[in-house]
Amino acid sequence: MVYLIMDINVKEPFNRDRQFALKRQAVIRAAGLDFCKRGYHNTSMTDIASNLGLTKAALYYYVKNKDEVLFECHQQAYDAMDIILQKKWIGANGLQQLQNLYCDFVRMLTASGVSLLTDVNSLSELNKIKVLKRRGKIERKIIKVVKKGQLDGSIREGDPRLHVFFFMGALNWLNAWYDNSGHFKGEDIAVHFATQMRLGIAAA
Amino acid sequence: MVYLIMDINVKEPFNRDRQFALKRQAVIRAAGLDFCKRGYHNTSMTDIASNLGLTKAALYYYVKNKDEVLFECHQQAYDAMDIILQKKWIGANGLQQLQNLYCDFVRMLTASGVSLLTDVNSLSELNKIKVLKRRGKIERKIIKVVKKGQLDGSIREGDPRLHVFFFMGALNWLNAWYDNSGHFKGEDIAVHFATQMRLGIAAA
DNA sequence: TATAAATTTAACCCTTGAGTCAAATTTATT
DNA sequence: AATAAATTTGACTCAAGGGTTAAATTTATA
Repeated sequence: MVYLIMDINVKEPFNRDRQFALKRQAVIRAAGLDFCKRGYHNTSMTDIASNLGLTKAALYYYVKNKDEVLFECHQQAYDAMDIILQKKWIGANGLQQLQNLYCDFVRMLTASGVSLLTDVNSLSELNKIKVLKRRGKIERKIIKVVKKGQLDGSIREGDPRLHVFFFMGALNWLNAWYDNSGHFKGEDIAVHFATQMRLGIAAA
Repeated sequence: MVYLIMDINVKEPFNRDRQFALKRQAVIRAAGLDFCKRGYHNTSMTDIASNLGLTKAALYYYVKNKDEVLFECHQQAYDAMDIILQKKWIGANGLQQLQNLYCDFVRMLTASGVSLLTDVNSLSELNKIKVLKRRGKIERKIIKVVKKGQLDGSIREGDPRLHVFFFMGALNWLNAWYDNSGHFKGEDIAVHFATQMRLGIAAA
């Protein structure tokens, strides 16, 4: 019994395939929120369906199996992160770039309905490998920014990976406790976290 | 096929009950590591048993059911955290106290075989409530230290809860990636994380 | 060596939940 | 109104895994 978050542009001419794809994405996003709240294995396909006001059979009209759903949830999150990572903050040093990045990450996670899931081990072997590969890529990009900051003097010394593991942990944990109807506003968290992240690694 | 981590004091006279309790604790700790690595639902009781070189039947000689195992894992972690929280760092301001605390948390998690599990939703309703209550208590103690630091001027302003959520996220995430046979030494992580945590909230 | 504890063996039951399916029905598009 | 897509109904199969049990066997303690 939850509304579908669907980006429909009413002005476009009807396109069945596109319509299908959009609903599919919305379904997966909703499933992701369920996984976040109760965990992958504590959420049955029937749960997901009925949270969408659908039947299990209808759900399977959009997805192949549960593994695919979890996999696509990860993909959605990484798609969103990749978009943020492609942004150019021209003239910004490593530290500023990282702060903007991180702030956008939090904004995205609190606003978009996209969830950054941690249950990689529940994926099939194949999808697990793909997801870990992609996560690794993103991690490396972030580490690169840290290294850049260390070169331009905006970020203090120390193992860049540990720098990153630390504040990415905070990000992963966010999904576990954040509640969009709760006390904290997404934007406030974004600003707070980005600041705390920055101060943790800024050069003296 | 993993060795049991058991604190046996050979000099004490034999005490069956104590011996039993010790092995039980060791069994639970081992299960916790399994849960950490593969996740609660991806680890069967048979898995846990065979990782200990035992049979499922033998495992059930020590524990009532799987839910109890998960519950006790949480208890172990919180026991360890409570001990650290009781330490008195006399003369230390809020910030220093917090840094010591946090450093000890990381040391504990990397060295003791105790795991800080996140899969609270897989607990039975009753145990879930207990665990959340206890986690809340610990969180509040930490928040108190932050507030103290804000009063004595060692910690910068900002919502104490958000301060804490941030660096506690890093802690929770630690268990997901830390590998004691891996590249990073526990003590190094502890020092690094404690520093990054401190700088993130220290007063200017 | 006697005794109790620890563990194995090898079944077994039972529930949950993923996944399927076909036929009927509703909803939207043209 | 005709047509195809979306969804329901309600049943079903199947595998995984939690949990149990009783009898036999091994291991340690005294």
